Amino acid sequence: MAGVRGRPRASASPTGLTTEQDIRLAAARLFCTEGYGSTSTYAIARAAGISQAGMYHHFAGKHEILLALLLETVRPSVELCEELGRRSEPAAGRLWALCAYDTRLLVSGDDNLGALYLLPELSDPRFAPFHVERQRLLDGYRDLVAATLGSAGRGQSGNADLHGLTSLVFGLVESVILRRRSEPGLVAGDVDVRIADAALRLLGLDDDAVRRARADAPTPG
Amino acid sequence: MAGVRGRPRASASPTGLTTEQDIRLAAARLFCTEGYGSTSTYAIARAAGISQAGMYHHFAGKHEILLALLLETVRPSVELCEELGRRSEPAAGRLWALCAYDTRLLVSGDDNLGALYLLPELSDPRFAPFHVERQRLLDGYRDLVAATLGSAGRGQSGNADLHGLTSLVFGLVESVILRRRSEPGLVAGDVDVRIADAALRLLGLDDDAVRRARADAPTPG
DNA sequence: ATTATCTATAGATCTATAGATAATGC
DNA sequence: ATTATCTATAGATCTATAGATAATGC
Repeated sequence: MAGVRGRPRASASPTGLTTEQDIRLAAARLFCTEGYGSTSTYAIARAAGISQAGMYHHFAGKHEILLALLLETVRPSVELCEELGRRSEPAAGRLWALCAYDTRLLVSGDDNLGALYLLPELSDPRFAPFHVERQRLLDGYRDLVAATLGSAGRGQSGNADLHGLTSLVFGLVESVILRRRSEPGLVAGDVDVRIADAALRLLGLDDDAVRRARADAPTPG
Repeated sequence: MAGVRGRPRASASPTGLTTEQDIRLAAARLFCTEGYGSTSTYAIARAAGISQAGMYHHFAGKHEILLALLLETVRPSVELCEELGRRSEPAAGRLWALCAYDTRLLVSGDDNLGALYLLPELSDPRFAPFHVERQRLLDGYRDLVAATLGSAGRGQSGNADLHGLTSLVFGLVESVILRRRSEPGLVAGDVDVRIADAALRLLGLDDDAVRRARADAPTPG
């Protein structure tokens, strides 16, 4: 292997990944299952297969690991959302696609990374950059909800309604984070389709309109 | 005041509550906003207005405080749920009432106590008694969802569907916990009605059926 | 005597730094 | 020389116990 710099680990990485990746993975699992404040830097290091102090070569502290995980988890959702905002398919179809793909992101992967969004410790101002990204995501949902309501000639009751309905849809998608904790079977399958269908139904679309939205949904990427 | 036993506090309770209540309230607020593992017994005691060691007269440790808070938060929901299960109004009306009242419980009160359900630290086996209660709640939802689907002549696709739909409804109700974090305005108003309406719509009921359910909803208590 | 609080503190744990070490790069 | 790791540890923090104290109850 060309160019493995620095003193080798006492025991080589069993995953074959870089040390930084091993730290991220170990921290992600521990933060999701045991909590942020309940996970020590020692526990992370041990799970990553390095010494406790070794962590500080890669991250200035626990908070930097969590911030990195949060940003890398939310960014694919934000990018997807902004791409769908720029497309020209019917709004209901794009909203359907956003809900379905975002749900899929949340239920896939070995760890329930969405659970990181629920940590009370995120109120710490050091995690502000994450909240900025998340707000962009919510704004994208709102734009698509507005466009969907507008084109369907519904929801003329104004802005309060728009915010309330967007929040309902966003909450529905994120509810899979909670469900994934108690339903191991959720990882596979059709939850994404169900959630996307349900989201449009919440906006008042009937069975026919939902079917059309599903057919109109663009495949992003 | 008759019968105030024991050495008085260094500074009297500003709330006028018992010391145990002061501890519960302080811990609830801190657990919800800062997290469980990130909250020290010292921080709880200081917020409650007593010395750190004073806490141990009332609780054997932090975990006992959290368990007490969890049980006292989930119990009203379970009781409500079981009462509605025994009633004789149409199932859709009872399910509507359950969603509405449960949502109201989650959005009321000074602290977002539902956020306690989201703490990753609940995976600790010491909190098993809480999970038992919560399972009873979920079972109650499932019974009402089954009855609602049955009487509407829908959802004959079997048990997998029943579990999936119940989970969707339950997740929708609990999504207000997430929303309450970012929407301070959620405390007031009509969220409970919106959520209950949305829950029935998720099950495939049309506008008319939802209206009827709302009219049939019993007032428990 | 009983109760509920207090102060003091031992011991555990946790964080983050200092300095040594073992590899590659030049 | 540079890099990434290691070991050792100082100092901070946290938990939970021991023992003193200040009230009421009998």
